[in-house]
Amino acid sequence: MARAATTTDAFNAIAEPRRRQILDLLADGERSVNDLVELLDLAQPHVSRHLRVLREVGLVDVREEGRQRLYRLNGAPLKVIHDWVKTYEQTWSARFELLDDVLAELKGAEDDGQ
Amino acid sequence: MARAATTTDAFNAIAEPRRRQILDLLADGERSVNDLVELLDLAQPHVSRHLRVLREVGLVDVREEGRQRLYRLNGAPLKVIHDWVKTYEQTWSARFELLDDVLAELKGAEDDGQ
DNA sequence: TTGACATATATCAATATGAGTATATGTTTG
DNA sequence: CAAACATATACTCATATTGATATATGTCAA
Repeated sequence: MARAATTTDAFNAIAEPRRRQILDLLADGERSVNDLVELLDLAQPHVSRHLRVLREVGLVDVREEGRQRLYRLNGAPLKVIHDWVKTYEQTWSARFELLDDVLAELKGAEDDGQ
Repeated sequence: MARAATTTDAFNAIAEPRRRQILDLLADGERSVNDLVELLDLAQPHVSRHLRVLREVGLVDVREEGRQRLYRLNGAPLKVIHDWVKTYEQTWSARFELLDDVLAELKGAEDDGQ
């Protein structure tokens, strides 16, 4: 089997830095494809393709206006990622490091006592 | 160019569900490769390969003990992801939806006034 | 030392990617 | 209607992936 498609879920979709960049830009508000092309300095077909992936996982919505298509952010699918990563938050927090040290020290004292 | 290597960064590494599963298991504490093989019901070479990817992006550390290798979680590289996703937290919160409605209503009232 | 055990690496197949480029679809304007 | 514009799709290329399987490396035990 090959790697899972980028359109499988939000995890795969945002693994690509360009797509995160697009989401970051859309966070400031609706944008047309051409706007994004200029802001990203990327070929139009590439932008369209990235937008397609984002659309397929529900991270963006489109609205047609004349010959333009305006893309809008929809962060909802990111919640799953947020929830998963949040589980590990304590892992890198200074508070946790501190707790680790304290526990190690306590354990040391206990060992000494025996 | 092809898709970025899974070992490029944490974003790419955790796109694979098996690797997230491994991290979830390691969250409970150190595990040997064989432990993981049994818990994941996955072939040993596959587990070793996934662990290699996780090791390369710094998400796990190894410790040798006899013929076993004990893997330990290191959540630090997940902080980048957490920070990025956190930016979008308001996007899916009920509070934000509510604010959206209120703003739309205010705008409607304003338009009516003119 | 030989064999069992634990883990890592190599190879093959099937697949999807992302960039590049050309072109198709659809809309507006003159 | 034709031309310009905005966007999407199709195709090629080079590459890395995951699973399957075989095998290599390294450690312990009899």
